[in-house]
Amino acid sequence: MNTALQESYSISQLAKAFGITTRSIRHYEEKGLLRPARQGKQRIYTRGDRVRLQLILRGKRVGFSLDEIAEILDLYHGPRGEEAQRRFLLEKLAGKRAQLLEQRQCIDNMLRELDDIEQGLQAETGKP
Amino acid sequence: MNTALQESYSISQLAKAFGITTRSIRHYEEKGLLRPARQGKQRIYTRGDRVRLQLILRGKRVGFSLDEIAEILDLYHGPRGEEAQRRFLLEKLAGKRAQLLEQRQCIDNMLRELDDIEQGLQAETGKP
DNA sequence: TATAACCTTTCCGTAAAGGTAAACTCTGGG
DNA sequence: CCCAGAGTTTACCTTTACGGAAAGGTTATA
Repeated sequence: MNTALQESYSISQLAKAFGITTRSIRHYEEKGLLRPARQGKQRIYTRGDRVRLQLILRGKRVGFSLDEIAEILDLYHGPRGEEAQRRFLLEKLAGKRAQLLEQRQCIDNMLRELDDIEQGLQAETGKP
Repeated sequence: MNTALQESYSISQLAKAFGITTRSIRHYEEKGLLRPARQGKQRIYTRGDRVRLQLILRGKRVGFSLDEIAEILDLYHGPRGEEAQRRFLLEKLAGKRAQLLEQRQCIDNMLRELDDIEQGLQAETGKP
């Protein structure tokens, strides 16, 4: 029962562990984010795969698309040095931060325009 | 050339006037948001249609989907009194405001998690 | 042996807002 | 009369991240 000690996992074990569906995990594989070993046709996930999945989910939480995550994961294991990898990731993070700030800007604009419309409506009749 | 004085418009005139494509305008029609008259097969837009289009675009700017805009436009011209219409619209606006605030919340969460990740990276090596 | 509980692949569907192409048709000007 | 340009329609394509169903294989256990 102690998942922390296992050295391999089934797809549904991982799904339960992370609170996602097996469909999602297979989807990540279709997109090239995971490449589990097979025992016959069944997928066998190593601890390394588990870590990878964790990274995928973390990437999603901060707003990266699966394609972006794939790029990060791929290049991150490329022929560059650790320092270069770190810088690469920092750049990606900075880009995402800028994008999120822009989105928030946009939402704030929409909120302001909502205010304008409401004020217009309340000016028409005197009733709040 | 003075579009302000026209009493009818072609599809491309409206497209240019609002900086959108004719495809978009036809798309709004497919979705039931516009019902221009026809001269043969060509669409003829009245000033009323122009106003409707303006409302559609304003709705989009504040984050309503085309379906939501259709609902607002339809029900807004239903058998209810002005006061009821006003209240209906105010409710929609309030709902949208709540939704936008939630989205902004989500973005802020992502930004915070980005910060965490960056700090983790900078702790690994001492280099900023 | 049957049944449950896993696992597999394949494929269609969803929302949103159009893009884009193919193939007409109509209209004004020279 | 013919061409160019504008307008028309239908209909499939795109992106994102899966959901869900069909149909079937494998393993374990009662």
